[in-house]
Amino acid sequence: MPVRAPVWEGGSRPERPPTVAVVEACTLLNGVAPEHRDRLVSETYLAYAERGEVIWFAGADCRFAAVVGVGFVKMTRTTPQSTSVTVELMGPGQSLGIIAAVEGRVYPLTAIAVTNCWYLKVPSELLRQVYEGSAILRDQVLRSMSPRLRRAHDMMARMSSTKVEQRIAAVLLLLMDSYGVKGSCGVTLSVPLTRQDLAEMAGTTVETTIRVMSRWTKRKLLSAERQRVTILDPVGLLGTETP
Amino acid sequence: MPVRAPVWEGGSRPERPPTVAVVEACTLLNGVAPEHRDRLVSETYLAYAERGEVIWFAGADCRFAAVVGVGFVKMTRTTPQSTSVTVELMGPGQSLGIIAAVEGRVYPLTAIAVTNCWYLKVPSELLRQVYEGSAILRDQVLRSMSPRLRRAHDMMARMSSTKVEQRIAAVLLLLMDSYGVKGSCGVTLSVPLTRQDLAEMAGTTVETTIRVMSRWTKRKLLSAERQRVTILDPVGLLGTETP
DNA sequence: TGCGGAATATGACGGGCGTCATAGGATCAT
DNA sequence: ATGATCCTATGACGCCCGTCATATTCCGCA
Repeated sequence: MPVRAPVWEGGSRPERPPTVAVVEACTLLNGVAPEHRDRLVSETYLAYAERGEVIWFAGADCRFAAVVGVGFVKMTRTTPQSTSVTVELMGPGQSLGIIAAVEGRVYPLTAIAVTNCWYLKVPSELLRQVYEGSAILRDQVLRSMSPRLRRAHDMMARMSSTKVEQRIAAVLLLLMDSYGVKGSCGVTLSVPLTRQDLAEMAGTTVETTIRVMSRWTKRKLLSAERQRVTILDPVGLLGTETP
Repeated sequence: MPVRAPVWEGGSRPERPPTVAVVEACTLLNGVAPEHRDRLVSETYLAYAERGEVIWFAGADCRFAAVVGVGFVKMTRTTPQSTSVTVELMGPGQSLGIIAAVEGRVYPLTAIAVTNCWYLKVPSELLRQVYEGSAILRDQVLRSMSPRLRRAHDMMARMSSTKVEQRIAAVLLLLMDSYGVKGSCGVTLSVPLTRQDLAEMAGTTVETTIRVMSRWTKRKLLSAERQRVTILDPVGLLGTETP
């Protein structure tokens, strides 16, 4: 269970991180040759997004890729029924839009800030040049794809249950794996997600999500306050359907 | 809409294809240097699987990757509730287990023959050697990942609807995109899938799938016989929820 | 301090879908 | 032919969950 960052503090504006730190913290980008790294530091620029702000829309031309410095970004897709679904959640050090930038395509997903956050804008053209010239970067990109695909398949499998309890449990457990911080009792999610956010990932409604989580809280399976969830009994969450 | 193969004929045992043809038809493998191709032809071997036969189990050590020659293979995952869900469907020319073989990991998904089929077994060790030595292959693998990820995200978004009609419609339309063969009226799926298979992809039950599809048949949105589906009105399938 | 909006919480109602049961039709085996 | 088996089909019942409505609490901001 990787601990990515301390649990998110409050809703205030986080401090602006130095560009170099963001590049270095990025698993994809660190490891490229110094010449490339220099360009990635000098020819990119940090941007700030408020919670809820759209970083880019699905279908738009890919002008830049992004690297999350501080905060969290959700990648969503709008279904034909005009409900939006979150398919991925990106935290510090993770990058978005890399494939679209390299392949010169439109963004396949909409990127929205879940928290106030700082992110690095990497112009598509720059990224493409570095990508062509750096076997290491190409290798890193490839290496980063397989776990993403695996997680996607994992979620598909869990989401195909029509029982909402299981879907919400699946979302929480998946988030725990990626963004859980082990505390004195239980694992706390380092991402400040509202019930609405969780509902969007589980493909259900806010009300149901609240109901289910309230039930779990009463049964001591988790403890939840405003935008903060601590999972007390992971196996209990999955096992709620044993008759 | 790519036409991959003629519509599947009957349930008899298909003819054994030559190894060379399978390698050549494989989008991943064709394009590698002649020396590598020679090894891929001489050091691999064809295998046969009956409909329903398990090619490998998720979690097993990856001894070989596979290339589908004739027939179709479904990649499934078993949920904690011991229901299996199909997350991908592989047809002629497509390969499975490549990543697991190259990275030397266990298979993440179970592979099951949906039809009687012939497939090429590529020993992990051989594939790894070719992979290391062939930048072209590495590039192809990378290139093949992004559409898979995109499709997975697409399905996740569509599957997160709790309305079963929409999920089944999503499955059918996705299958149409990948395996549809345009006929005189409508598009026929070249894969012989039972209602059970479709239900497994949509994450629902056989009965509901049958009910929904019967309804659609009556409304002339599709025509379905035993293991053969022809989609007559694609937009109608998605638009069934307009009140 | 007070106000407004967002987030959390809870109830009532109705429809959709899972579950169980039954049955007919198609294909293949002996 | 004739079962055996799989696939398709349809009905009855019950409950989960989406929808609408209404509080209540919490945070930010004037």
